[in-house]
Amino acid sequence: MPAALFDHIQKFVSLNAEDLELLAQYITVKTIAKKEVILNEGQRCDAQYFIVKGCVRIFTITENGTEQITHFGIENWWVSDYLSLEAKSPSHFFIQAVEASTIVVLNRVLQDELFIKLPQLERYFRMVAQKALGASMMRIYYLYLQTAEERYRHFANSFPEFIQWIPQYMLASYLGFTPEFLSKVRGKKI
Amino acid sequence: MPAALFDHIQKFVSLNAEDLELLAQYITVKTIAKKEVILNEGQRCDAQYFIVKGCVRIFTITENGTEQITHFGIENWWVSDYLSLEAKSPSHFFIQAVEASTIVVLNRVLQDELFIKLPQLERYFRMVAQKALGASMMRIYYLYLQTAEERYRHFANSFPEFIQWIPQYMLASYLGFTPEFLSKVRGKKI
DNA sequence: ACCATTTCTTAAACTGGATTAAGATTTTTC
DNA sequence: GAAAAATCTTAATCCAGTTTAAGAAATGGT
Repeated sequence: MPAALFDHIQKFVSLNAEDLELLAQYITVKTIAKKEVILNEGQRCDAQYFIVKGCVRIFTITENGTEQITHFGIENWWVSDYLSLEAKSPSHFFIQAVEASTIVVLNRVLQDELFIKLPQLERYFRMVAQKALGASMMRIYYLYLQTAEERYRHFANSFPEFIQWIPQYMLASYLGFTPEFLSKVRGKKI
Repeated sequence: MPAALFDHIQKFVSLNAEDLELLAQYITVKTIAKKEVILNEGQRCDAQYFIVKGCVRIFTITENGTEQITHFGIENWWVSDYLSLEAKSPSHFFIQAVEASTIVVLNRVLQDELFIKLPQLERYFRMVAQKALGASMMRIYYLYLQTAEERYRHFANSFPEFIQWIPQYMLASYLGFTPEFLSKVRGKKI
């Protein structure tokens, strides 16, 4: 089991060596290539993914054929299409590696079996989900309160390294404006 | 314990009579008046609220003094400021009754004690949180993909009764545009 | 029932950010 | 290391939704 996941779990619940060995049997560690797709739009999402190393983007294709990024999955975060996962409905999203990445896959059915053997993990995943919900509420808060330019400056302050290497057009998409507008804002003095 | 909460829990986990009696000791049922505030901006949110009857809104005051509604809490939903709850940080939000309502209050500290006695409830709240996360992802999806007019029509189709009685200016705020624009859209033929 | 407050509508002028188009630069591939 | 592909920039024009302003209608308290 990757150290990053081990550390993340220990921050919320404590598992002994035996528990960890059991958990290791239920997860799959995968390395995925840049641009490799791990969930396709229209397909049922049947797993949660923990980003050990790298980065994924969650996006959809709009009516006019452009990509709209709605979420990024960064290191030490779980990502999934939680609607598709719970309702067993076809996903609205693609999940794709932005760069070569290492992820942990936890299948929904296996997760349910695992919870019977390690009920402490219900607590871990409850806390992970509630933390993500808090982040999502703040995401919506900022989408409502900030202008496009403010969103860029706020994001750039919050994730200065991230905006260094991410393609600008992906950043623009995620922030909800065009690459041309991002260029304009970056070109401004001050 | 209100029947609505009992029914909601049973949809996810099963509790026996004894469990329910125990649970009842940890919750508080409150009736709140129209416009009564249950969480103030700047204050720590230390509970989750289940809406038995009625409706609450989650909002903030913008720089220019207007209210921006970011969420509604409707019947059979849990609401909270999940960031403030987990991080014990001051909330960015007000939570206020839109109409006279009945709610169940579950305090964070009591909830933790309760989980020791009824670990099945970790599962219940995990599922509640994951379902809310799925809804939040779709919320963001639609915020990105729809125009203001599309958001109104989509919301009106999804909650036809709700838009009947909710003040239009609250609906406009929640949908992210001005009451004047809503008036214009509603005035249109077709 | 009546007055005060809250909510809703209409319409003209305005603006933040999109669209369009074209060229410049950087990265990848072979 | 050259060609192809992907990414970024600049600038003119355009438009969805805001702002401003003022009046109309509905609701609520006593």
